[in-house]
Amino acid sequence: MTATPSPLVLMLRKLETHAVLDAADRVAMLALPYTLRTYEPSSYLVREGDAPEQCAVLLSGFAYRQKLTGAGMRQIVSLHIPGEPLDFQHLFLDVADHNVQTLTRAEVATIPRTALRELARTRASIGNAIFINTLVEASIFREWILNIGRRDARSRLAHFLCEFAIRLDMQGLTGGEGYELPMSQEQLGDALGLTAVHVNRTIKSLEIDGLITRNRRRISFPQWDALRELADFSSRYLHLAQQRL
Amino acid sequence: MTATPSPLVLMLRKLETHAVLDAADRVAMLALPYTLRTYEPSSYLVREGDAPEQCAVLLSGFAYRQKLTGAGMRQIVSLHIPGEPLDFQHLFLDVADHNVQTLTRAEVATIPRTALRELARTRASIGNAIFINTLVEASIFREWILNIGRRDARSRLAHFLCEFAIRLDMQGLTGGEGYELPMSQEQLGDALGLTAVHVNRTIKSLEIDGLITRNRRRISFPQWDALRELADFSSRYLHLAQQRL
DNA sequence: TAATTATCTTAACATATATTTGAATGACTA
DNA sequence: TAGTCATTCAAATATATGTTAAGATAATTA
Repeated sequence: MTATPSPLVLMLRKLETHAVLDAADRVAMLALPYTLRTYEPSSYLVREGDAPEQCAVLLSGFAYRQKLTGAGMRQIVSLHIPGEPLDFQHLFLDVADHNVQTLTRAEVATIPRTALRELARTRASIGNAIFINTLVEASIFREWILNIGRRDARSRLAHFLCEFAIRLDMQGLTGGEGYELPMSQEQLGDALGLTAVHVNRTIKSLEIDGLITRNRRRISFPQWDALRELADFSSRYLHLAQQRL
Repeated sequence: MTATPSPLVLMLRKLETHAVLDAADRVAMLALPYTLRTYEPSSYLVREGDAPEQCAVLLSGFAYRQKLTGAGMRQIVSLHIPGEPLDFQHLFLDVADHNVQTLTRAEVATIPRTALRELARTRASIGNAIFINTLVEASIFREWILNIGRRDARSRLAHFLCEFAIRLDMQGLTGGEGYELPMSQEQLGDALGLTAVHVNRTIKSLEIDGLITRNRRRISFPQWDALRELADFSSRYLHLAQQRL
C-alpha cells in the first residue's frame, strides 16, 4: 500500500541538497499539513509589511523576491525554482521586509508556519536543514552583491545564467539542452541592476560571441566553459554537497 | 558575590535586539567557553575555503565580510560592529564562502562552534535567537542588493551612513554627535560598489549640500531627516524590536 | 482574422561613474 | 626631524550604462 505522494517531496529534495535527513525526518516532513493553490503570473505571495503566518513552497513555476526603492525602482533580490521554500526568510520574523511574487503561473503549497516551527523544534535535523537552507540563500545574496557591485554587464549576466543553470540542474529540472528563461528582459534587468535596453545589448553581445544560443527565451550554452570563465563563476557559494565544476 | 562580567554580554545584548531571552538563557549563554584575542587591522578572521570550526564574536573594533572577483575586485558585503557574531553565517556550513576581516584593531572572543550548536540545540529560545540574527543579516544583504543595484551614488552612500548610525545607536555605541567612520574611502567604495575617487566626490557633494559635516573620518548629521530622505532609508529591514524612525 | 498589447530590438544621444595621474595632506617610522 | 607611506583631494579624459523614442516581432484577445 503506497501513500499518495505528497507534493512536499519536492521541498524535501531541495533540503536534502544541503543536509542529511533520515527516514523518520522524511516521514515527519511529508506529514506536514498544507493547502494547494495555483497563482497567476505576477501574483504576490508575500507583501512587505505583512505579518507572515504561512510558509509557501513552490511546486511548479518560478518566483522571485523583490524590493522597491522610494522612487519606484525595482530590484529583484532572488529567483526561485520549483521545490524551493519561499518563506523561510521570514520564519522567525514578525514583519516581511520584501515582496515575493510569482514570475510564471505557479503551484504553491502553503504550510502554517506554526506547524513548521514546531517540526523544526522537535526534530533537530529538520531544524538544521531549514537553517542551512536559509544560510545558503544568504550566501547567494552575498554573491549577488558581488555580482552587481563589481562585475560588468556581460559577466554579470553570464553569472546569472550560470547560476540558474546549475540550480535547475541540482533540482533535476533541466530537460536536455539549456533552459527556458522564465522572465522578460525587463525583469532580467531588475535582477541585475541594469536597464532592459542594456540587457538586450548584453544578451546580443553574448550571442554574437557564440557564448549562448537563443530561440525566443530558450537559451543554450554551446561553450559552457567559456561562459563560465567570463562569468567568473564558481559554484562554491551554492554549497552543493558534491562540488560540481 | 558577583560573577566576573563575561565579554559575551555584548553578544547577548545584540541577540536581545531581536529576540526575547529569559534569565536561564542568559546564564547559559554567558557560560559558553571562549578565548580572547586581539587582532591588528586587516587581519583575516575567516578565509573563503576554510572549514569554520570556531565562531568569532566581535567585542571591540570593526570588521567586514568581503568577496573577491576573479579579476581581483573586492566587494565588501557587510560591516560589523562590536557585539556582533561573525560566524553565524557559517554555523552549519562546511566551507566558508567569503572572507571576514578586521577593519580596525579588534578584540574578538572565539567560541568553539560545537559548543554553540549544542547550546542552540538544547535551548530552543537561544537557537531561535541565533536563527533570527542570521535572518536579519540576510535582510540586510537584500537591502544592500537594492542599494547597490538601484540607487545612485549619493543615495547609496547616504543610505550606508544612515544604516551605520542606526546600528551603532542600537548597540549603544554612539557617543554624542555623529560617529567616527572606521574605514577609508577606498573601503567605502568597496562596500558601495563604487570607486574611491567617486566616493570622494560623493562625500564632498553631501557635505556641500549640508547633509553631513566632516572632520577627518568623524561624520555628523546636521540635517538627519534630509539625509534620511535622500537615502530613501527606512529601518524596517533591520527588524528592530521597537521601530525607530 | 484582425486588433490589441507586451516584449524585443535598434539607434541616437545623455550622463553617471570609472580611469589615470599627480599633488596635498596627514600618519607613522627611523 | 626628516622621510616614508597611506590617504585624501582634484582635474582631465574615457567609457559603460542609462534615456528616449520608435519600429518589429510575437502573444493574446476580440
